[in-house]
Amino acid sequence: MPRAEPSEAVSPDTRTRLLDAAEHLFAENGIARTTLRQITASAGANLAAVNYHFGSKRVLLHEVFARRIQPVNEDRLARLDRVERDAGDEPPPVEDILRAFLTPAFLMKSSGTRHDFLRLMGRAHTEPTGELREVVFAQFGEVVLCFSHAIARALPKLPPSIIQWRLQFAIGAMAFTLANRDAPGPSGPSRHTDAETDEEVLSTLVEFLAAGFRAPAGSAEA
Amino acid sequence: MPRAEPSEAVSPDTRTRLLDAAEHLFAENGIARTTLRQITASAGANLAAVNYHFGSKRVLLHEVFARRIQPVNEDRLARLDRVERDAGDEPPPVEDILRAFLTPAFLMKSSGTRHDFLRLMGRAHTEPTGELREVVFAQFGEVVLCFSHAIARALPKLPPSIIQWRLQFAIGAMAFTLANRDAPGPSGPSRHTDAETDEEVLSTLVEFLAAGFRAPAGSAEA
DNA sequence: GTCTATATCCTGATAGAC
DNA sequence: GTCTATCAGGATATAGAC
Repeated sequence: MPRAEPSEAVSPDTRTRLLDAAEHLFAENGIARTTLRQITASAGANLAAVNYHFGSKRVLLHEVFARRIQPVNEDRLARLDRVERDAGDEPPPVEDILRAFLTPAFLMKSSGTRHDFLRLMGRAHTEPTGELREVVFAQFGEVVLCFSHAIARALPKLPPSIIQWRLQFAIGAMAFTLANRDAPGPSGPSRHTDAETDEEVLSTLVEFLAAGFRAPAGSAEA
Repeated sequence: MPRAEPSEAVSPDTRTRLLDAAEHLFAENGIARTTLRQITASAGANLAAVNYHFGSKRVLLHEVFARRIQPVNEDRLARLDRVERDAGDEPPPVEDILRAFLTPAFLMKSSGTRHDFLRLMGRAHTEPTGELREVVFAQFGEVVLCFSHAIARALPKLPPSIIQWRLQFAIGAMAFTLANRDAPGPSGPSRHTDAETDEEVLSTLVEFLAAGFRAPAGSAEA
């Protein structure tokens, strides 16, 4: 019987090892720059394995995302539901709505300890793979719609178009932050700062975005 | 004498046509997916032209950015300077600081009418080209530092680490918005909304971010 | 400076033995 | 299911005529 902990050489099925390796390499080096040879080598599998198990690199890419995104989005909607139920008649505070949206992406306690997918998730909103955008946004768009409605209820004075834009800004801030966690380069704010936990960063982001959403519309018109 | 307007077939030097074509294609299809063949064909030049004028694809890429980034960053610092001078003794409002940072990227009146570079600029913060990040952030990091100091003066109660993070969020919102202007897919908020001008989007972003920066630190601690 | 033609390499994908 | 060996295509880059 193999050991239970999910370390490297413990070898679940080849299929799973390929997914893990691809997830890691996609996050680390970007999707376009990652080759099947790197993936199979890192997974301890043969070059032909990708084609046997998935048929093509693109299908592999889709599977990498499908494996993680669905739980995250379900978690988002479940948290939103709970936040709205807990609030009773009143609409819940924006902080809670935003936290319901952001927490699943930041924490990812579900399915796997590693945080490779966090950066990959940031990449998903970011890379111009065309193909990928459709897959990601297919499920994502529906979730965004639910949250924009929730925010509209919480902030009834905001025009819908403003809410759409602010959500866009929020997603951008989230994606950029996720994509740059542990990334090299001077973009990460904390090189000298003591390392923040994910929860602290999340709280910092929530309070920033919540204040942005609460801004009265039109306060900075030209 | 050729016509003055910068339309397609008017042909400045081959070198400039190559830069323009590369800028356009990089913005449209991403950097990794753009080939030298596409660039030279689009520029009406020969495949060998890139190598003759630039030596390699990477140098071409760097030149594409260097041509635009420096003016943008100089513009940012100049606007920041003016904002701070106009404010006299008091620190200027955050809105003005943010606007000084964002306007040059959003408007780009300087050097060229086309807005291809706007999306490319979004991509620059986004694509994991490794190589590119260094080039971009080399100058960019200095500019960010100036603005973070300006914000620290405007909002003296904020701890520096919080300012760093909020700047990170702001850059993410900016980059994401720039990268997705005119992009396909459901990520753009305005499919049914009437088309906003760049100035309107800019104002919407400024008021959102300013409110975020003004949020008291620690208001959303866990 | 610009072209044609080509060298060299690496990619994703496949055929077929085991 | 996994391997070896290889294909066909496209990438960057270069050599050398004009």
